[in-house]
Amino acid sequence: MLSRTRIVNAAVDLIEREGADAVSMRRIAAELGVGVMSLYNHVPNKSALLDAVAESVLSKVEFTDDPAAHWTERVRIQARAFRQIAHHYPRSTMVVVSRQLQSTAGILPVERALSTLLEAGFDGREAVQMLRVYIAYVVGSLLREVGVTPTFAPVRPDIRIAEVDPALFPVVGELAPHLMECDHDEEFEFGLELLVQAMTVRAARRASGVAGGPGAEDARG
Amino acid sequence: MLSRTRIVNAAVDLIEREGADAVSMRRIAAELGVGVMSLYNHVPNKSALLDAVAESVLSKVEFTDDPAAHWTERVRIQARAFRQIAHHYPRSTMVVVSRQLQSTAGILPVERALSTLLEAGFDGREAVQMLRVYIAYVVGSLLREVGVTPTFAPVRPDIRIAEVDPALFPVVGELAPHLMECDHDEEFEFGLELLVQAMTVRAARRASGVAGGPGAEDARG
DNA sequence: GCGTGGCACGTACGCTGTACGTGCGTCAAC
DNA sequence: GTTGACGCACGTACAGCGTACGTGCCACGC
Repeated sequence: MLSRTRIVNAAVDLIEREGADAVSMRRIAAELGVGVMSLYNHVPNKSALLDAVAESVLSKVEFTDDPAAHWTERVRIQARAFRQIAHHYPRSTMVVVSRQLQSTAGILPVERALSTLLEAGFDGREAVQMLRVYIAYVVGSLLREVGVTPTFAPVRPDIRIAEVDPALFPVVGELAPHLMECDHDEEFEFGLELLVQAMTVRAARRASGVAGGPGAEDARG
Repeated sequence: MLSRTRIVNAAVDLIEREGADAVSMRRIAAELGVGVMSLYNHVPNKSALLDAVAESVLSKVEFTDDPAAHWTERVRIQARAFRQIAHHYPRSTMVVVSRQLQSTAGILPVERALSTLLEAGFDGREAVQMLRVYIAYVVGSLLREVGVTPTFAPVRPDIRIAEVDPALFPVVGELAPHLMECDHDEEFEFGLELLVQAMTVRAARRASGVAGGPGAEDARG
């Protein structure tokens, strides 16, 4: 028996196996051993199907939120939870970020994150702003991680860096060794730590009574 | 006379006017008043054309880099330069981030940014890591800004937040007013400032002799 | 027995990217 | 001046796409 979830799962499998370009209604139908038009009894159109794929992948994020842990650790754990499913469904992750889905699938992570940030001592407005920075960083990082590896097997772009003319781009030439190597785990943790520390500073400043705004036009510099 | 750049420009125009989905070889040819197959004398295929579109948009980023300015200000200026063209070509920006292009078009920004970060006092390794965090934030932010506004005119998703069940998501319900309003300028600057301050802290710590790594496993918290 | 509605499916239409062949204009060699 | 080569615009053709529409099967309420 055909069902919406069977169709969505088949789509996710197909995307992971052969990439998002390989997805067509005919292909999915063949995968399920049914006629093409049967799909339309469960899914209004292809676009909605891809939205459902995004929603499905997003809902697989596991939130083992530990209220006992310090808020900084909870921030880290939540970010890593996202990253984990992005690694598990790398090609589907591209479709997740490329379609803006306005469903409730992404609300739970938001709820958890905001709760954590309120616990950190931010007020509502700051918490939302922090959340947006946080999301921007995580999405931007994952986009690079999954985008840089189309097949997710070989490391492609390193060669390109090496053949840059050092006369035109001296700094890039000099730092080529560092640009070519990229331990994704380490890079992600580095940025995450930077972000958490920035949050900690903001939270501390807030606790000590300095109010409002980015408040850094006068930052030492 | 047909030329590669005429074709690319027509593609960019079409994308901005009617969205990336409207792009087809036939459509572009019609736009230019030529036959479809004539395009293939200047562009190997559609995928390469879209890569060229991405490259073209990326190359429009204006770097008025002022070596006299403090490095923190240069970081801000460079980020805003990206954001400016993303706003000028919002729909093309989506294709820029969705295709990973390994060309030299993106090298100049990298050169400038790394140069700025070295000036800030980071060594090569740190500079590259900082750059990656920086890119992740900018890309993530712009993705939300341009993705959230498909037509770039009306503000869509706010309504969705309002209809979330406050019983299931109390924090989201409570913070709905803040979630619904989003001054993109202010949000971007907020995150940018957070990032710059985090960089400043790192640079200062480095200058005072604390070496290596994220070094925050023991961060206070 | 008989509508009625849900579901699987075939057919068909307009669209897509692009391989291939054709014809025309210009320029180099003789 | 003739001829060959070459670049480029273009038409045709084909496989594949999303999906509107119609058809037939089957289970169910009356």
